Amino acid sequence: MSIQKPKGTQDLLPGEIEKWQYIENKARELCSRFNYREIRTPIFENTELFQRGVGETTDIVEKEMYTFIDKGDRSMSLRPEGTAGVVRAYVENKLYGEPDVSKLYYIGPMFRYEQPQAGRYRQFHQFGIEAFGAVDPSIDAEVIALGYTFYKELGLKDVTVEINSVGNPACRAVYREKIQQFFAPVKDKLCKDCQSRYDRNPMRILDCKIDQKYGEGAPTILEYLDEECTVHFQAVQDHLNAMEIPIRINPRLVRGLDYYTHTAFEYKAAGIGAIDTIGGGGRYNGLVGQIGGNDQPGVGLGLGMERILLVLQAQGVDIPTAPPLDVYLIGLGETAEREVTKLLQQLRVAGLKAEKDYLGRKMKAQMKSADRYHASFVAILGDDELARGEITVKTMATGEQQTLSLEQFVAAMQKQKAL
RNA sequence: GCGGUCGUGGCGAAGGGGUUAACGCACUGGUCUGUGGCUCCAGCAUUCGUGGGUUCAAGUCCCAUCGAUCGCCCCA
Repeated sequence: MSIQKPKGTQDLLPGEIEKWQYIENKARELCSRFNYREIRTPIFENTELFQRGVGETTDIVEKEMYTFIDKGDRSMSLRPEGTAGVVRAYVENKLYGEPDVSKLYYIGPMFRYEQPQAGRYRQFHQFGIEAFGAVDPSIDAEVIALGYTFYKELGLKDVTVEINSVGNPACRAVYREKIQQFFAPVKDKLCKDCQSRYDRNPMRILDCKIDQKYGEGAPTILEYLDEECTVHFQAVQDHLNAMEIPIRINPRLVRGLDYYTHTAFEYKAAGIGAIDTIGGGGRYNGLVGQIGGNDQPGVGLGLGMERILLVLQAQGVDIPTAPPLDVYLIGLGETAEREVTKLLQQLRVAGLKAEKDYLGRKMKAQMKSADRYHASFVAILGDDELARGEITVKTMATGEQQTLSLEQFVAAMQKQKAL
């Protein structure tokens, strides 16, 4: 073997790429309806952006970043998620100066240095949205609704929306202490991951599969939300109910990024082996300020493209594929060959999908090729037809043939396609 | 970072130490000197991920390495 693609990356080939294009088109079209506009930011940023934005103690920053020193001796990192870069661009371009809420979306590759498995790659793709400038719970609900609608319109079945409130820094601090108190008596019985979580992010212990038993009866964050947080969380639910988005409250839902406040949510679906999260997001009210902007609230989500594809496949959902060829042109003889080139161009300019042979193959082989392309028509032009100013057109589905004059040919094909 | 399984032609897949590497699909050509989807015939891997070792002999055993895949941690 010579050079192989980097571990955990994939080549998206014709046949597969059509599915991506379909999903991307759906995302763009949906965002347009929800009035979100596209933003494209660099796929690498100063490492510090992610350290500050995503959080120093997150797994992402601690062990999953593709970090390198560039020739100017700067530490750069491939983006491990989309929000930090969009926040940076929002601040740097002073979009907060606009009168309306900034509603943005992105589609693109993200990079995390992890061991690949079903639904997990080192280069993966996310479709995400971010809304800056509003604290109103209706926009939390809108973001959640957009993701849900996206899955639904793609044909995904049985998508669950789990939501929680992770509070604000004040009530979370209180809760954090309560959780530590709760686990203190069993601290040395916890698994080693949880022992370190105990100090760093005790809420995660509740998520641990090994230590489920110790988590029973643990206090939930919802019991410690202050007035503001409770009201906000309730309002988000009310809006979602009004929109008829089915939700499940999961008081143990904790996300892997540090920046969330208030609303946190995940979309789940079966079909990717051990992984069930297909997207997630939340509100991040302190983040813009942390990145250095004048502080503006934000909410957003990120959906994994690969995971959508995997679930679609597991559920046997069909994705529309590219239309077949309209016309396959066969030229026999040198003079006819040149006429074919000319007609091919005319057909294409006229809006038809047309193809010819480039390998000097015999008629029979060309017919087979036309068949493989599922061509609607095969047009045959030999020197004798050419001499008469005619062309033979075969309807592949029925096998019928007719003779057309060369002048009418392109127009006739165009008319057929319109049917 | 750790653990399980796997790595043979364009694809799927036999072969588990003994020397021409099955078979199926696809493809190419012929049967049909200008007509597809059917039939029949022929062709299509100096080579079994890579490197090293054991042996008279290695896809076949051993080690390493790379990759795939599944799982753990965590997430998209």
